[in-house]
Amino acid sequence: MERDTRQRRAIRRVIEEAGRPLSPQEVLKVAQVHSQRLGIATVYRTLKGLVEEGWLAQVELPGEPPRYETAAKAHHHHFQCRACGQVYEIEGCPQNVQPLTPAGFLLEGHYMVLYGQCAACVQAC
Amino acid sequence: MERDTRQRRAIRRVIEEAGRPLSPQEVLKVAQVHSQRLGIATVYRTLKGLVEEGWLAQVELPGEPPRYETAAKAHHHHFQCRACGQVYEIEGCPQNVQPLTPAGFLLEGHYMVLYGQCAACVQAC
DNA sequence: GTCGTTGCAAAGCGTTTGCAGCCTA
DNA sequence: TAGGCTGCAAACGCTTTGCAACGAC
Repeated sequence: MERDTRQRRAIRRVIEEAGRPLSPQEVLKVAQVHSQRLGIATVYRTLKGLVEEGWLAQVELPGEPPRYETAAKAHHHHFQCRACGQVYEIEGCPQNVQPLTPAGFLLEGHYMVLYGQCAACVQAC
Repeated sequence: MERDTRQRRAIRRVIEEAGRPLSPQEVLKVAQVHSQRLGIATVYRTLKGLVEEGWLAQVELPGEPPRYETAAKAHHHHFQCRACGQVYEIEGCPQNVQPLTPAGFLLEGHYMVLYGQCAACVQAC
């Protein structure tokens, strides 16, 4: 990731402005507005490079393609709306995780996703 | 899933005896002991059918292929060992999840994975 | 014997890679 | 101008599907 190209500027900008985790396909679609001939291979290569640089964090939801968000954020979890599929960031963290660890096991981290309906979809129902 | 074939008996048996979630490839490998000419397509078709029947539950870990376990279990979560990759079942559940839900959102469920090292790998280190 | 099921091979689909040409520094 | 970067297309790995043969009932 040495050079500052049009494609990379477009990809970084799209993720910064999204405010939520984006999938590679979403990144491609939006970034093509700024860089018309952008290809999916470049999106994958750039996302991978930005993760390695520590600028991006990979957000893996069960059964979903990986999404990406800027890494400059505090530890947090995600909420996925079952109606619209959109992923939101949530603050806070369950406090009582350690006691769930089996005897003899070493707990190094945890991962949590909440499921339900976002405010917009609750309204729409 | 009307007929009781050699292949289906082998697949069900393998999952019942495993005691932990298995991936399709693991199921194939072990089930071939009981049914030599078993193909991967049959494994996928059977797993899908058993999930639809409610006999199997799909376990999706972030960034991992789906695994399958018998559905006749109470709500629980999983622990994945970062050293050996094995997935274990854990009992219990974080108590304070509801307060993390954003205002206006409807919480319907949650999903959690703990990461660390299993007892065997802690010993080995 | 019927027709649900199987194994094989081909097709899909998302992701990665090879390569010639492009463009940043 | 050098060589990192890009777009295209081919390759990949996992999963699904089409189809003729098989076998449970």
